[in-house]
Amino acid sequence: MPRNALIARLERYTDLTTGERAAILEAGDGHQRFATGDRLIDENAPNQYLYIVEDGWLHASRDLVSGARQILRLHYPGDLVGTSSIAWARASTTLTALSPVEVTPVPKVALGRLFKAQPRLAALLYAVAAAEDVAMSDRLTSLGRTNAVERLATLLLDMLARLRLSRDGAVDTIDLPLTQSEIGDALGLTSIHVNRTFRTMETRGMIVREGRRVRLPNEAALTAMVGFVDRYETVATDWLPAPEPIAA
Amino acid sequence: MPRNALIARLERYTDLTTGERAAILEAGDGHQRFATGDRLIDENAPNQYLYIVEDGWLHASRDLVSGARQILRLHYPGDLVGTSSIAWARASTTLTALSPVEVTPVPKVALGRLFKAQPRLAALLYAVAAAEDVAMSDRLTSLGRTNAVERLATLLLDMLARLRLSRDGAVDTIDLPLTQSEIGDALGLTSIHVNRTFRTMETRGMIVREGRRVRLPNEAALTAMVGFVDRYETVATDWLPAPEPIAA
DNA sequence: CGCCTGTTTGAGAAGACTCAAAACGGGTGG
DNA sequence: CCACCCGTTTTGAGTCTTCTCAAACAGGCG
Repeated sequence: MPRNALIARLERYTDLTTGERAAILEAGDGHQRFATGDRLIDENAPNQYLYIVEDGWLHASRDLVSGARQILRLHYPGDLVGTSSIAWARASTTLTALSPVEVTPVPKVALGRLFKAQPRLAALLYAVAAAEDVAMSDRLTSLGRTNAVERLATLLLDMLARLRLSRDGAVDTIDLPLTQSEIGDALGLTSIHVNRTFRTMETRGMIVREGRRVRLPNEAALTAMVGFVDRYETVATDWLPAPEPIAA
Repeated sequence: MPRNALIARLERYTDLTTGERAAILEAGDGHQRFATGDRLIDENAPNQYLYIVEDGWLHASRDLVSGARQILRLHYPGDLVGTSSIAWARASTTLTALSPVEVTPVPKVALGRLFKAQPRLAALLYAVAAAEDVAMSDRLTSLGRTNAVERLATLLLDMLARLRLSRDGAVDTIDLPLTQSEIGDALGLTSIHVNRTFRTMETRGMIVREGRRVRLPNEAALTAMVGFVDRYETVATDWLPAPEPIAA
């Protein structure tokens, strides 16, 4: 059976039946590759697809009338991205590749078929969407109520948590694919202030930098400081309905 | 058939079958009433319920280690709230009544049954969740990249759009149930700065105030200034699977 | 009538921003 | 192999928005 990052992600939370795995694979419509910096889809462009991120990093962003930009979230392998186009016929965000990216497009109607054929999978996707909603609430809280050092610490902890989802194991170093300007767009800061914040954190011993590589020597202390909670580790599955009989 | 605000909300987007309406009513488990200021659920408290808001306003908030608070979203009649507890066994936000509130509790497992029995309804709920995700992205962008006047203008426009969902018609006045301190918690500002921002907007003719009542005399201009988009008006339903046969 | 919550105003401080420019580093072409 | 270029990072100086602390004011309620 072909590799599919969404299946791997969901199986982290619960075992899927053969029928459920097959349904995900059937929903996919080929593969697409993008180079670093490519845009998968533009804000406001007509769109009938979701994408399963198979490999690489990308970000979802929004442009303002003022010319500023807000990066809304980072996406990693196993994410189902572009869900905003589920609600409308146009994309509400721009998706940009931060590294070479491979995705599996999923037509919206295929998602509809999947909801009908595999209700338990639908419920699981709803639970994952709820978890991501909470992660977004965390970011909103970070931007609304914390200073630059806390925001950057939160971002680094969040990236670490996500990296551990794909590459299991003891990751304590991040190879940043973002420029300081992009980090600023994610945190609601200017690139200049991001730079100064990095230096502040370095001076205080919160981070160690080697080029674009960042290590958190005392992750526990940072986690306590900002009250970071890993929202990706588990998702409740106790309420899901029974899976469809496989013979179906 | 009893009144149910979620049914009314969903029927704004597409007609429901008798079976679908019945499924929503069956999922509900009684009714609960709360007075202004009551908390429906506390952050981190064990929780196995969602709530359909039947009447009244409430807000979802998060408390920080620093003692600050972030209000994440406002909820109105027709909203399905507490979805964060879908993903875990504990609530991730505190829900507080801003007015006398009436809700219909829905056990998580009942939602699971509903997903199985009425896949089209499940898909519609997923679409509504996607729309709310985009609305949250709007707030994130507002906090990250706009100043106090723009944030307050965006909040007022958003409230107006939501009021129009319940009370159809030409609403151009908001009876604010929030104190300036609460508005600050929603916008990432201090109550003092919220007060000054109100005054600034009044001076510039952007708003007219009569006590806690706010009117937007030139909504079009404000909408253009902040690039506000109403995310609640419509939701795409073209991709939904066919409804279940009613005889089932 | 006094109290409590919420609103309004003032004054000074701080965090983050703007503008400007220098230093760095990786890739390209001669 | 070196010089150059361009994007990125770093540093400096001054400004501005928003915050903090403080206190007066207004309105509803017991």
